[in-house]
Amino acid sequence: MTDIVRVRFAPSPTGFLHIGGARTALFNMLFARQHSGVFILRIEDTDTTRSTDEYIEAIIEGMKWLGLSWDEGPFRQTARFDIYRDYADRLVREGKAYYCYCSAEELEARRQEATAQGRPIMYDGRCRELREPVPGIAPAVRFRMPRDGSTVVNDMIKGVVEFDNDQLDDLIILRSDGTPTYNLTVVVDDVDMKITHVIRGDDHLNNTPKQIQLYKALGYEIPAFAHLPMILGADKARLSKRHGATSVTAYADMGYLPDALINYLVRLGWSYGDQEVFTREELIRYFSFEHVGKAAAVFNPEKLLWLNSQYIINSPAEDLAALVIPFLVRENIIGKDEAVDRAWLARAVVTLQERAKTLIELAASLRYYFHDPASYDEKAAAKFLNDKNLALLTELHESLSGLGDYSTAGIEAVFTALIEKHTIKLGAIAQPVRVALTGGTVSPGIYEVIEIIGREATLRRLGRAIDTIRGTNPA
RNA sequence: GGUCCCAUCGUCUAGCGGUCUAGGACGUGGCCCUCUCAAGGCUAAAACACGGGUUCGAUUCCCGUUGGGACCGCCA
Repeated sequence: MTDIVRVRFAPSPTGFLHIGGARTALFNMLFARQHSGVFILRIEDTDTTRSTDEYIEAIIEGMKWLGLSWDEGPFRQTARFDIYRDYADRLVREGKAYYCYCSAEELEARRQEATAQGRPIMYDGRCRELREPVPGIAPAVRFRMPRDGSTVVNDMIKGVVEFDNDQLDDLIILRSDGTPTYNLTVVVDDVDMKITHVIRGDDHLNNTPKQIQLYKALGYEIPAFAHLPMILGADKARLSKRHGATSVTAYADMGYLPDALINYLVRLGWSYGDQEVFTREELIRYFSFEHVGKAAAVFNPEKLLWLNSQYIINSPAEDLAALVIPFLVRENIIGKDEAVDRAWLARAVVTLQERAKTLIELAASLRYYFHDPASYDEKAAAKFLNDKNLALLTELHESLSGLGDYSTAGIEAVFTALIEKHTIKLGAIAQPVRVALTGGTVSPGIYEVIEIIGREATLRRLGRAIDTIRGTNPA
């Protein structure tokens, strides 16, 4: 019971769920599932000026879309302010924290000065030994950091990291308005929620010794830590908006599959030999911090795109058919509430799934299955819809209208007969037909296209192409 | 500026002292397949940052240099 794994993902709702956060959440979840532990979602919204309910919703939505399911929560820290205050009071009472009357402006000025003079940027501790309160000023509460010795972080990824205590700042744990700050809440909650493993980005590594001192001051056991390397943009700077899409929902909108994103994210920093593609079950089974790298990783959209195409290829067509419908609406291929024959759509998807890298591409390429070409690609029409092919198209129109077995096999037989009769190559007839049916020169196999479009539409489109040729070249 | 982390092909990575003339994947080039486009198959170019040690032997261990990154907030 005491050693059941309990982990948490603790985003602050000051933005959407982004790529880095999603990966942190993922590693937490994998670790929890692997150990049959508990995965907790905790919203760190103590910065009330920047946190919004909309972002909380967006984060939850992003996690759900990715299939990152938590067992407890979401807990909100704003609902727990009393608890943090009690802990802060206790620390003050025990002399482990003290009131600081320096104003934010003064502090900022001192920081500026320190920067200008090239001095270490740290609180100078001037309120540390203050005996009497300063009247008329609401104080903040600072943690009294030990000045001697060192603090060791034993990290599951980085190994043993040692910090000299005199480098640790006396951090503010309670603002002058009485609200708690991150370093206090994170420790109090991790203790309170019995977190056994703190898995987070390595941007927190430098905070860890301070938090460890807080654990010690409070008299609590220190959890295990795992600091994941950062995700970088192409310029090696920390991934941010200016590198393009970074929010999880943006990828949903761009037609990515959640499993593809998960697979990409997990391989950013973690590996299992040479394997690139994993099922969720494999991820849970194979995941290990031993194979999480220490170095930051550059986010590579091309590889994600490739993975997405792999997941599209390997998804059941029925699933893709359901997923692509919103995108068909968005591409104005179908109406918002238009009924679609799912079975037929699935058959159309089968022909396209190895050709589309995203659901958007899939939707767009589905267009000619729904609609007659609005126009012909100019070059394609010039090359293929001409007198030379008029007889061929006319003949095909005839054969197809009289065809008894309107199936891929039956259609193929028609083409075979045609090319044998005229001793031509298949391409000589397939390309003109492709232009007639789709308006362009690119499509799946021509028999499949003819079969899925259906006899009626096929004949109509062939007829229209024939008319076009006759119209362009009046005999 | 201080502290901390990191360093294998352009990118993600395998490698946990000899198996490395360094493997896989994305991307890129070529070839094959072929009704177009894909998918698929084959193939090519492409990396151990540098300098010292340790060792019979370093990509692998240690130190330094260089280069990246993170943190240093009454943000998280």
